[in-house]
Amino acid sequence: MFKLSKKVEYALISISHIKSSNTDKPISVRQISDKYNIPNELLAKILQTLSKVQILDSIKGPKGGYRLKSSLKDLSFVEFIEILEGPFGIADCMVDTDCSQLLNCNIINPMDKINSKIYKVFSDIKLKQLT
Amino acid sequence: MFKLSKKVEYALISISHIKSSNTDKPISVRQISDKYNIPNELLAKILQTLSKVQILDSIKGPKGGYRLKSSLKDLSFVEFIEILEGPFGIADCMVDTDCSQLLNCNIINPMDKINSKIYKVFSDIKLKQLT
DNA sequence: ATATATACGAGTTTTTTTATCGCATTTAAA
DNA sequence: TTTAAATGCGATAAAAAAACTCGTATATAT
Ligand code: SF4
Ligand code: SF4
Repeated sequence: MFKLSKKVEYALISISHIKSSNTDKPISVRQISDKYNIPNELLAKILQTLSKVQILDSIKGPKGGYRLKSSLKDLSFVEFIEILEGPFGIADCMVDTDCSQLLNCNIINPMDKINSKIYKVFSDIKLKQLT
Repeated sequence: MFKLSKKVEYALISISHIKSSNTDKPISVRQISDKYNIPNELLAKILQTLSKVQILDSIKGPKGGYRLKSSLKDLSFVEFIEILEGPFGIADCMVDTDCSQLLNCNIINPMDKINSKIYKVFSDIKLKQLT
């Protein structure tokens, strides 16, 4: 409960790794998955996602891999999470999902306040700070 | 990802309900599970837990049910969560669980900072505010 | 006595998360 | 121009966590 997903962690690890590698040569999925002990195919998908949303540049073919997108604007952590996991919310009624308690719910107001607080924490954190 | 569990929500709904009922008569599991559309047996377990940790008083037999424990001190939300869900942490390495990335993890420091921030939000919120 | 309630451990089902597979496409290098 | 190394992508499977059920015991008001 209340855990960051591995997807998010793997993505952060990768971005951080690519950033700190200080090279123009693309970094392959294999290099990262080997070093950090991440399932290769899974990581591949995640980096594909990051490439689709303009966080990474992908280079195909041998010696290919990923580079940080130079034009990358600084995303907030919550935006980053939503790219990988969909809409953010600490309870079902705060995202799309419906909830059997919604009709009579007597805690939705406080829940909503908590949600805002957590959302704010994650908005104030920027991707660049994390990597 | 990053959702409060139903367990926590059901517990909050129940405490809130009992509190706002403004009566000395014990409230049965059935009353709550009916009103809020919560599986009865599941809610029973949750209230048993709350009774064991001195949040609720249980009264057995016909006309029995639960009352708020009069001596209840104001718990923080994080303490409340930990009663129901065990140790709090936004990543495996921050609780007991081990993590395949721990050895080379390049994001553990920022993760730890985020964890502290979220922990603080949940410490600053008191159960009484929520119900 | 009986019916209504909590107590509690064990077990099941469902949902979510994590991981794998198979095949296609691209492209650098031999 | 052939080959091998890499990404792209949809489908599927396995594992873990969350949600829920069941069976049996115990207490108590009527
Ligand atoms: S806050 Fe209430 S309505 Fe929203 S998800 Fe939780 S129980 Fe359902
Ligand atoms: S922060 Fe690093 S070590 Fe901790 S759980 Fe995440 S990946 Fe594992």
